[in-house]
Amino acid sequence: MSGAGRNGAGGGGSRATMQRVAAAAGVSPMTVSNTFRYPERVQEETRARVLAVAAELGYVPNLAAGHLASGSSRVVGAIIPSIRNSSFYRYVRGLQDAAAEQGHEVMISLADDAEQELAAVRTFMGWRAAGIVLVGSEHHAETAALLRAARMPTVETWVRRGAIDMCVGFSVEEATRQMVRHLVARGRRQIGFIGYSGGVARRFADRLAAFRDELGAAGLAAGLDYMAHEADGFAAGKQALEALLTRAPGLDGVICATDVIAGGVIFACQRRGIDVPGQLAVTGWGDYEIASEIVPSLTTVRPRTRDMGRTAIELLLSGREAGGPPPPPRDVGFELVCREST
Amino acid sequence: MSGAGRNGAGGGGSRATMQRVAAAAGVSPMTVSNTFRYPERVQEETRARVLAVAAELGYVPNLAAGHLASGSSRVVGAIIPSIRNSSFYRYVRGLQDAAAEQGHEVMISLADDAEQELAAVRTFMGWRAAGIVLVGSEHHAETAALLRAARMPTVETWVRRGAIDMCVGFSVEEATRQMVRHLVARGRRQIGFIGYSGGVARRFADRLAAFRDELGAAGLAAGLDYMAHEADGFAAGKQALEALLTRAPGLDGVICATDVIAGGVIFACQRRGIDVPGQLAVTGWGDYEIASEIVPSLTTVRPRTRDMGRTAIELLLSGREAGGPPPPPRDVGFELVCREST
DNA sequence: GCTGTGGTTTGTAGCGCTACAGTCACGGGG
DNA sequence: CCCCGTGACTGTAGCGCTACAAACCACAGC
Repeated sequence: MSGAGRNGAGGGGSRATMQRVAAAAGVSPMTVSNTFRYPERVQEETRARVLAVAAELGYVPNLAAGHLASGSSRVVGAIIPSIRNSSFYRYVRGLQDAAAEQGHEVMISLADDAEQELAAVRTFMGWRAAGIVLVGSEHHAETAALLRAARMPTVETWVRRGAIDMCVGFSVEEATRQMVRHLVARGRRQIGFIGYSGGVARRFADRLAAFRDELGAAGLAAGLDYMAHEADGFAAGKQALEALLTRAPGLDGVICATDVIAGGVIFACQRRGIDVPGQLAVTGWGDYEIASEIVPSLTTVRPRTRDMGRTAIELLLSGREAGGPPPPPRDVGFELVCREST
Repeated sequence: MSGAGRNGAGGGGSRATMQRVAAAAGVSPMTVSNTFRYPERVQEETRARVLAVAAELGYVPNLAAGHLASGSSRVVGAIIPSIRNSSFYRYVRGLQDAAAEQGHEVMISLADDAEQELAAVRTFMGWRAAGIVLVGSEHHAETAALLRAARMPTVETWVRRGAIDMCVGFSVEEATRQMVRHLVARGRRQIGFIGYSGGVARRFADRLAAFRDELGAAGLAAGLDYMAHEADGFAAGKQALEALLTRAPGLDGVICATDVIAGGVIFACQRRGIDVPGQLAVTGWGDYEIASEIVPSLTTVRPRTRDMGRTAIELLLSGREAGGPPPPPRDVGFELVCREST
């Protein structure tokens, strides 16, 4: 008598259970289960009957129960810092497509900072996700501890040195170096760098170091740099350009941390009457859609974002035996796309 | 003997269970459960001990089990068609913030078409989400049937007439009319409309009708319209502009379905040497960040995206008794933002 | 007629957690 | 001295599903 009516008024979930479907279809619960999970194990005719009854009753298998019973969920949790740009769009598509091919689902959670990321990790761990995909290698201290303690398969993306388990990315240093060489080859001598400050700052530290190093190798003075506030997008470009021009009126090239910043720089140049690339060469990062469309079109770095998503899933679901050493970092490469802005 | 080692090699989930934590802390499982769900029911001292043990064992409560036992999950499923633009970013933030305030989580799934949307709905229903938030009112036939059969609380957003349960949006007709009146007041006489074709086409039907109607009211000839392929963003603007100019060389105003299309139109104008707004006035839709930054800055419609997200959660978690009539559609309004492009 | 074969179907015993109804210790009032 | 209220904690019975082994069944071959 106790259990009766426990989940009564609840959220209005469907009243249909596997039991009920089984009874209505005149089969055992296991046959219903098999119909949904391993259709080939059930005879055509039986399956059709079960599906018909299920449809009529509006039955949708309870994944929580299934997961609890089977001990494995087919959900991959992806935590992304923002959905502001098309780079992440392609990345997520890569994740979803690859996961779908293996019969898994991707659930996304947005996290603006390490705190929110940790909360999302907790939730995904609570659901006993099959794996978790993070962006970057800067996390809350507890995040790594938690994931490791639970042996949760984890992939950090957009980086080549993971802090937790596995990772996939590309060489931002090499890309930055190529950018610098490209600008130098175009005759630029006073080159600036625009990144973001705030929580993501360290993601740009490697790029900044490579930038300085390569400038030195080219025999040029250490360039200028400006770190924009991370919440700003296009506006950051404007702000940064003003700051850099004040410090170096002869600035003739600027390397931006994202295409959006670069777009902001170009818009600011249009307002100030600065000719791009005549007076100032501008480069972006990410090859967002705007890069090819803006006037002048943007020289940028095109990471293989979609492949990164696919590779992350591949690593996650590769089923390495627990306790084994993590596979080595994967590098999906990038491409320098040269356009009108340089 | 059967159950033993069932979920053995599995995905590598944590071995820690509530039982084990309880044993290690010298309390009953219920005390552990209460420690996590209703801390105030457990004495300070006991709670601290339980939490310490849990942390040491890397225990994270199994939400699937909890959900199964309690019959209610604290997850809201949000399905969005794209994460390409910042409008959805603000919308999702609204969802997440409002949900967090009520102790719920938002899980996001990306769906490019009705098929994928249906799959995502199935998954969320499988997890017995507390509610589901969709974008628009165009769905797979089965989607509505499924949601209704299960009495799943559902909110359709960005529309004022829901097809399933509840909805929140703003008047796209009124916004479109105001756009037309604005252009007419600026002396424009040959005005075109650029929308998207494909699966989302019907989302623009209302706008197109309002556009035509308002042109008529102003005593102008029925305008031109062009439906771009939905996968294109900025590129669609270029393509559409070319098509419209071929059909009407005297075109002096164009209303675009999104800021991205409008951006594409402006870029195309820059390449063709068309002065905006001198020769051609351009309006966008959405007030994405680019709208205020592009040169010339863009006249656009600013929906209260964030409020829309918040309102959706409010509707979802308002706890109307099952079977009751759905609350009336909510209108969060919009704002016409006039800038340089007109 | 009987056994072997292989595909299909079924029973059983939990998965880890939570609701609910206790149990227990303590203490103040009658 | 007994009774009962109060607050902290515990025992039990499932939530709906799935793994596994066992049962079933039609039919071929001996």
